[in-house]
Amino acid sequence: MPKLPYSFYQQEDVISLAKQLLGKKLFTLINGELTGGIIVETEAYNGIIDKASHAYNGRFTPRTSTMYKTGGISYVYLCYGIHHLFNVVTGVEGSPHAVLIRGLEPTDGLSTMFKRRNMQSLAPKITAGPGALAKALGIDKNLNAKDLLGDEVWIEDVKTKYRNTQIIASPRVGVAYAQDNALLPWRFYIKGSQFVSKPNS
DNA sequence: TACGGGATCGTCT
DNA sequence: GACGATCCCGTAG
Repeated sequence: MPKLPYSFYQQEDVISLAKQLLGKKLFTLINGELTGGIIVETEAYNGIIDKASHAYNGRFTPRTSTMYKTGGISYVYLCYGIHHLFNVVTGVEGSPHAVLIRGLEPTDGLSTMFKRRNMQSLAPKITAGPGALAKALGIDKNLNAKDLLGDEVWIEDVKTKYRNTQIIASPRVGVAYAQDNALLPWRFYIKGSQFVSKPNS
């Protein structure tokens, strides 16, 4: 399948884009090991007006500078000192929009994922949750600010789209501190998928 | 099954 | 010097 083009990532509406990413396939190729799967859960972070975003109110630091670049690159950062979280930078240069990938249905490189996750057999927890899927795909800070049309990390288009009725919109996870923005329904996931990070219905 | 807390460190104040 | 866009394991019921 072809990689998603820059024109996809440079769409203005990050909310719509987060929904469109459901059903696409995310891959990494690290040290010759290919791993990947179908995206089943995302969250949109909507630029400088979004209190849950690292770039809220135009905050620009060495870490967040990646978010301000042109859509079509990765944004990886460390959370709670332990977990790497993988985001897609979207929009035009100067607009710090991003989509957090939170859930993945593994399809490629299962044995490599087992090894990285220290697991023996397939269980949802292997890639359910942003920290878990990053570890399964071998994602760490070295994959920050990578071109998503390169050969280390990329997203492929997929013909079979989910129907709208299979997509649930809900509040984002872990952003209670964002006050009046905390309840915005900017988390999207596939209804009933086992690889979504929280109970779904 | 459900809940609670510890792990662990880069980033910004 | 405090705190997370989290995960995992222990304990209890």
